[in-house]
Amino acid sequence: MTATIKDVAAAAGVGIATVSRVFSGNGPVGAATRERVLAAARALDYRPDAAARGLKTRAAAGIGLVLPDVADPFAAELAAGVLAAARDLGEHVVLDVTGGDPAREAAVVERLAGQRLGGVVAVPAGQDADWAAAARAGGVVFADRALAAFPHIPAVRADDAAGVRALVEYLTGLGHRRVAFLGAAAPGAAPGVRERAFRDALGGAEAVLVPARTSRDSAYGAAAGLLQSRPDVTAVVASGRLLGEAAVLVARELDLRVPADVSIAVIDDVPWAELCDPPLTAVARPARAMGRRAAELLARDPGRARPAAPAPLPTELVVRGSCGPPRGARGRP
Amino acid sequence: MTATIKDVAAAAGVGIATVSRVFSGNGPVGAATRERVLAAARALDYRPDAAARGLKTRAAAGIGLVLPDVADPFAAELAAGVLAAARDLGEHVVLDVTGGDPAREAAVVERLAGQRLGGVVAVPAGQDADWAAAARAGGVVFADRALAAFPHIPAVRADDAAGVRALVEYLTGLGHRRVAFLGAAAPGAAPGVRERAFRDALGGAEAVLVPARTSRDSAYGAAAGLLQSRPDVTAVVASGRLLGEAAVLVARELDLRVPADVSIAVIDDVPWAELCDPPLTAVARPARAMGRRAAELLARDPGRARPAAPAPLPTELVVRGSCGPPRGARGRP
DNA sequence: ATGAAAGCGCTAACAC
DNA sequence: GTGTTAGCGCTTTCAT
Repeated sequence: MTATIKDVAAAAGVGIATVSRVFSGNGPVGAATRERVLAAARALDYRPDAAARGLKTRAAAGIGLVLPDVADPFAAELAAGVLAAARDLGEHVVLDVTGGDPAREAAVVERLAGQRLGGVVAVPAGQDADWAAAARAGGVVFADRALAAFPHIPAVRADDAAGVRALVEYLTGLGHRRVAFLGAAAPGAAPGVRERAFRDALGGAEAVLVPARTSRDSAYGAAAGLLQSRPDVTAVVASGRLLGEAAVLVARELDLRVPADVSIAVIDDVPWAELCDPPLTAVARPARAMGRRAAELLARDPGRARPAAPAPLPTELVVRGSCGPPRGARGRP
Repeated sequence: MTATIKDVAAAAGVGIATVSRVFSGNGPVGAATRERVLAAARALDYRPDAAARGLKTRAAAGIGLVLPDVADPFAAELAAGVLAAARDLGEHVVLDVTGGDPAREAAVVERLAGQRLGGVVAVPAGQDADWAAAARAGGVVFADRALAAFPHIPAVRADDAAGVRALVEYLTGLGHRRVAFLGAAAPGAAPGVRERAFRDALGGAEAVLVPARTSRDSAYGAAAGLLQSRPDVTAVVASGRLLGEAAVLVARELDLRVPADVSIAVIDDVPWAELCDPPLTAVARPARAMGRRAAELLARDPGRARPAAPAPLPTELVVRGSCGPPRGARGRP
């Protein structure tokens, strides 16, 4: 059995409260007594029980972290940011994954709700979970995406629109006149921020919108369809790492030279971008900073919603080698 | 304020114990009463407090997960495995990172010890942490590495030796007679399993051992040194993803053609292996399975050490395009 | 089938 | 300074 405060008190020959004072650092304790208590505690390998403490103080502690998938590089980076902030804050973090499934997400949120957490940062998958209740209880902040159904929950986001804009300007500056957006919304559905920013930034050039879902197969199919059927597009911007992977893979299979035959850029920088041949140009989103920021938002105003739309974090256009002047164009250098 | 069991009892007009029975599923409860309680609970948005429950039942709950770095692909996969197992077990997981720093690791372990955890799975960084105490308290299982100082703590590992052996056989079968191991121990230090397996498997061929630490700079320097000063080696096996990255980068910079000029293979499959050009041959270690296994080990025998050396999990040689017959050799196809 | 009461390990008044 | 006491929200005998 692990030692309790009572054991320590007995061993040190003091009252139970004194031991408590020593460890919680609250009341005053004589130096000699403190030493005796500490010694006894060490001998018994005593450690205050966080749960009991929390029960008494009614203080919530810890940060919940809800991610679609830890193994995804973006999510992992974001987690690293949350972890870093948590460490500074002296909080622990409880991690849970949803697989992007709203039903699982609801279960996860339910589970987290019983955990006396100080708050949760989540990359939400769907509206199914009772985010409102969760927010009421301990404070929630979204990261990466927001949910229209929960406008009062603050969301830390990257400035994707600016990122796309910078990328498109770069591409058109290179001379591209027909560029594709890989990962558009389905024909009927509402276009996302990236897609809108893309169209808006394109100006005179032609936008080729290629719908794709975020699954390996869909990505691959979309990329293949695009690259095969539209030899006229000279550049493609892939919306997300999966689409990016699909694009370079398909280009290679089709024996398209990058960037000579087609320029490729991806939204979301990936660890292997440098290793690609040629290295992939990307708009990097500050995943780690986003995680850190989200956790800090929680701490700053525990339990209550914040301004729902903190300023988006800046993205950065990382120019590497995968984009060049269009085929046959004499790009101005 | 969040509702307590008392509130629910009052609202439902029943005793506090009845509510407890309904939620813990222990004692018998009349169907009608149960309904009333459930209704009251729903109305009050009541959720049993996990901490209080744990306090009473003295049942440890939850799995601690200690990783050097969540953003590392191997660690992230391992985490995914732990998470999956935890979900099946109905446990939550508390994640903490050490940055590979033994001092931080000690702090993390100390912190986790106060958390009434059912156990912790750790990819240990050093001996500083009081793993023995942690193991005594709740059960610890290591993953990926073991610590010689704690032979009683079980460790879930991959069969690296077999993986290396398979790789070396593949390479020598291709005709290589001089192959380098990138990531050997420092001259004085004891060689690791991989390095030993490498030497043993090489048979008649010459082993070129290149020491390197696991840092970006060291990896890069070692790779550059090797590829520049030893034009006679025709194949290099990189021990870990960092070294692998360094090898392909340096090869590219030196305008070495892979695999025509030099074959490259890496221990630890990486997500971008397919995207490399040519795709990287690798020995894949089952990170996710390791995580899952570690967590399950904890559950099977909570609180007490297991056979300290469960059978290592099998690795798999994933042959892609980065290895071929050596320069000038007429490899038998 | 249900309620009353006794704690789990801890902190926070309140005495001394 | 230090000890005593009353709970925090829950589970669990033990009665009823």
